[in-house]
Amino acid sequence: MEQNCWVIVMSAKKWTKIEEILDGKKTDETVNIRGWIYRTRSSGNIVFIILRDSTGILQTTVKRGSLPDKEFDDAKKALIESSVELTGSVKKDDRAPGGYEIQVSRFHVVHFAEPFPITKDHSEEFLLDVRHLWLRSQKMTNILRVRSKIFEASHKFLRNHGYIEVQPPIFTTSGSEGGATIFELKYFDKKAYLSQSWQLYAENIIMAVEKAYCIAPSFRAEKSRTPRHVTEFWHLEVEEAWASMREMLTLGEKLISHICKTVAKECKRELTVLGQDPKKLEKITVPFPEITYDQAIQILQKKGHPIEYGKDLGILEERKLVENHDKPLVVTHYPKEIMAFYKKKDPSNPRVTLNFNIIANEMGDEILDGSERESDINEIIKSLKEQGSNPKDFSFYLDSRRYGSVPHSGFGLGLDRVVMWICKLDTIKDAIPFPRTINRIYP
RNA sequence: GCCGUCUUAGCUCAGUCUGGUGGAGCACUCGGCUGUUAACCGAGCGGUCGCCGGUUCAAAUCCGGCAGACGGCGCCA
Repeated sequence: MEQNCWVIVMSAKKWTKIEEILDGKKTDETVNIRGWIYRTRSSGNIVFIILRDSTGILQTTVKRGSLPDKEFDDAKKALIESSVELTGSVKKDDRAPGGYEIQVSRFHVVHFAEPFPITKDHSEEFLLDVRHLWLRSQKMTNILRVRSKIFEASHKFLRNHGYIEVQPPIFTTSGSEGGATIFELKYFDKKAYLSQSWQLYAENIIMAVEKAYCIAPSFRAEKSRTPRHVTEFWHLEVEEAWASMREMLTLGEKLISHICKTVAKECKRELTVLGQDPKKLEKITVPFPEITYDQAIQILQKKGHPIEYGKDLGILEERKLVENHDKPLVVTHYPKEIMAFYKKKDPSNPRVTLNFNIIANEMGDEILDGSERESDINEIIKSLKEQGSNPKDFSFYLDSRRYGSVPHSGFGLGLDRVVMWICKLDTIKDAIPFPRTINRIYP
C-alpha cells in the first residue's frame, strides 16, 4: 500500500533529464530523476550510484541518514540495471564524473534487476548473444541516434527534391541479382522469395510517378563472412523516369553529402563519443572525385597492384583507390560482362555500361551503386537468357518496356554501410540493432 | 565457396609444448569500510575442460574423427 502511494506521488512529479543536469541547468535545485543503475559502489554508510537515462549518466550519492533507512538499504543492495526513481539536490562537484552529482533524499527501486550478464570482460561474440541488453550501452545508444538521423535526413532530402516514397513488396516471385543469393520460403502452397531489391517494381512505378524512392529491407542469401555484410540490410533505392546516368549520379552525391552535413550538425556529441570528427563530415561536399573503371585499373597497376582489365574491383582494390581520400570516390563505366542485366550499354563504348559506384573513403567499400537502365526489351531478354533466367519469370518487369518505355536511371544506397562509415564502426553488425548474418538470426 | 584460428566456471582468460588431485580476475552471496571513479580488504559459491573414439597405470593436455563459433578473401549494398 505504502509503495503504491509512492508510485502515484512520483508519477505526478516533473522528471529532469540527466543531460539538463550535466549542462549545468539545474545546479543547487532539487530534482526528480529516473533511470537505470549504470554502476554502483558502496563504502559503509555511503553508496555511489551512477544512474543512466536516455540522455547520459550521472553520479548520485546516497548517505545513510539523508533518507529513510529502508531506502538506503535498497540503494545498497540494488544491482546494476535496476530501475529507480529518486529525488535529490544537484551539486557541482569535481569528484563526480561529469562534474555534477545528486545528493539523494528519496530513493525508490522500481525493479530490482537480476545479476546483469554483461560485465567488464566480454567478447564481440558474447555481446551479440546478448545484443538486446547491449543496446543499453553508451556506444549502441549513440549509434542508434545517428542511424535515426541518417534515415530522417534521407527521407527529408528526397521528399524535398520531389521524390515520392513508394513501398515495395517484401514477398516476391523473382530476384534481380541472380538466383544463387535469394532466400526461398513457403508461401501457402507456392514458392516465394524475400526481396533483394525493389528495382523491378520501381521501373514500373516510375511510369506513374516519375520520381520514386523507398527505404526498405533487402535480403541476400550470400554466404559472405565479412565485416561489411548482413543478410538483411536497409536499402535506400531511387528510380527516376527520363533521368540520365549523370543526373542520378549527381543526386546520389548530393544525398550522401546532405546526410553527412546533417549528422555533423545535429549529432555532434554522439559522433565525438564514437570517435568521428564532425568537421570531417562537414567537408564531404559535392562533387566527389570521379574516375572511370579504365582509369581505376590504370591507377592500380601504376601503384603496383596486380589486376587485369575485366576483373571486378574487390575490397583490396577499392581500399587502394581511396587511400588518402577525404571524400568518397566515384567509379563509372564498368565492363558490361561483370554488370547485372538491367544496366544500359554505353552507346559510345559498348564494352562498358552507364553505371557508377560510390566507394566510401577510409572504409573503402561500396555504399552506392547505380546506373542508367537498359530500355531495349530485346537486349534485356538476351541478357536474362545469358544469365540463365527465364524471361517469363520477369514478365511483369518486361511490361515496363512494352507500354511507353522511357530512358530512366536509378541507384541503391546501403544505409547500414553509411551508418558504419559515418560512425567509424569496425563492423556493419554494430550499425543495425539486431544484425542478421550467415550464422546469426537471434536475438 | 576458399583459407586460417579457436572451443576450460555466468563472463574474460591461464593451464596443453613436457600427461600425474582443474586455476585466476570479474560477476554473485556474506562480512568490513562515510567520497568512490569499471573502488578496496577478507571469506564463500561456482566446472560433463565442445562431442565421440583411441593410446596410456593415468588425458583439459598426446592421436583420429565430428560439431559449433570467430576472423580474412570472394560474391555484393
